[in-house]
Amino acid sequence: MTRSLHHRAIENLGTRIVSGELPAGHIMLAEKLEDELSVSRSVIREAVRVLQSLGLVETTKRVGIRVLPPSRWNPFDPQVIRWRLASDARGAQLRSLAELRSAVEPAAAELAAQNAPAPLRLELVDVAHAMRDAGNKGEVPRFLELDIQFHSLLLSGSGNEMFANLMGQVAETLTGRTVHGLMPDHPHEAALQWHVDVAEAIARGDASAAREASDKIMRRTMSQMSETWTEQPRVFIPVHR
Amino acid sequence: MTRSLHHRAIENLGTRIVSGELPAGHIMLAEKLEDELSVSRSVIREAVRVLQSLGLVETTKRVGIRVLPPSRWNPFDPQVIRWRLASDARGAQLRSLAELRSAVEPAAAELAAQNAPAPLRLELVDVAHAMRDAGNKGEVPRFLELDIQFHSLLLSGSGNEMFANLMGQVAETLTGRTVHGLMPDHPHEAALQWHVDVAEAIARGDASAAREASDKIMRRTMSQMSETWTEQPRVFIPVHR
DNA sequence: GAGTTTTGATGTCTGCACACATCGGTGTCA
DNA sequence: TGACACCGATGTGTGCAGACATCAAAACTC
Repeated sequence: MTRSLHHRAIENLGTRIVSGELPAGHIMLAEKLEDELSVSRSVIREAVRVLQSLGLVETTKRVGIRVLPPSRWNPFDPQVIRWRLASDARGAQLRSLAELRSAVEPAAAELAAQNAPAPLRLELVDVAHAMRDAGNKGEVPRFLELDIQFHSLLLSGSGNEMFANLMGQVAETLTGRTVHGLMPDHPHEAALQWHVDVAEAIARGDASAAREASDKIMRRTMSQMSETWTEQPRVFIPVHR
Repeated sequence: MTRSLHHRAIENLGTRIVSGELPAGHIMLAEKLEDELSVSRSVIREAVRVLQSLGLVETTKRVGIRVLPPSRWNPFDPQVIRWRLASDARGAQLRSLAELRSAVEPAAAELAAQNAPAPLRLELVDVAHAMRDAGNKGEVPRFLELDIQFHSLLLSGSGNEMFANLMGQVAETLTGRTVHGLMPDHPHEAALQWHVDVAEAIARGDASAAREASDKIMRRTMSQMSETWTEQPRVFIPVHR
């Protein structure tokens, strides 16, 4: 199952740039890329255009295609995130996503309590209960699935399309947690109850209670994960101008 | 100062899609676009590739270039945001950004208090004081400039590249506020002090105080703006699968 | 209605002309 | 002689035109 050629070119170059194999400032020539990847100019040009829109490269006449520093990359682009998760920066990317998530979810819970459509509220309660059951029984795969569904519903119910868009990335962090063995066999009982609390608060439209319970979940999650991150270097993006 | 042709093609199509002039499901043919925009095939193809990576269109053989629904768009892409701000959905976009910002900034303040480099902390304090002065004197343009700089420094100081990347969009919401006449001539005195509180808490590494003060600012900002948004329809992105 | 053929649009490749930033040589002036 | 401004050569991206390949929708056959 191989996508189009230009898609493969994007993958190839994107992966190598994000991994650091092609460092910032490195200059590539379109012609070189043609025979390196054994594709035609049009394929390279289309790929470069996409990478350009992601902030990974810039083109200059008479110079070539220049790799840009990480501070110029679009950190919200799903492809960039995927490439970073597949690179040495996986830990830093997971931390960034977790921090974003822990900031957004309580806000999303608050908004969902105010705005979510009724059916979504009911589904959220159902999922929270099913989640608690699966957690208590130690059914880890089913628990993970329900966990992802719960948080997806929560973000979606906020009615903020940016929050909702984080669903995909959230799934990554949750599954990534299990891969790293950060998920206990039996999820914390209090945490399970907090999920139910969030759902029920949203169901009855209690915004501050929803935020509060969601905040508890996030604080616990962050403190769980923060231990493994202390060695990840932080990058400070300079404020331009 | 006109950018490259493909850039203009991206602008043209992106604007028309986001504005709704080209609705979801609408099908375009590359050949039609060529003479409509009076450019060659390669220009159209490169533009379509970029729009594809933004989730605005998809291409299907034997069918053409299909416009995708808003739920498929990447809501974090700066171009998409800019196009939405220029469309009828400007209000909804500003609300989304403000909600995101009010969720992220207190978290960023907390992180900055823990991680920001020393020079940045000092600069933050300076800016906060200058901001208070400018605000008390009613120097609105200078205040706005400092306001943007303050929040940029804050997000940058978090050491989370996703937070830092929101700087540009934040500037939009702040300037957008003045355009909409939502900015009083004399900023609220308490709010000015809260900015100083945030900066000083970060300077002395008091994470919870920094979050608290930042949260006050955000809550006040949100309550100020929320009145003008009540009529903006919310869009709920369905959770796929 | 299942399988096959036709068809039409995107996907890929190539040769060419042009724009233009960079570099190096040339000329001028002190 | 040396410093500096000018200017043309060179190389690389940008844009154009046309050909063929591919492949899935649609039409057709049985």
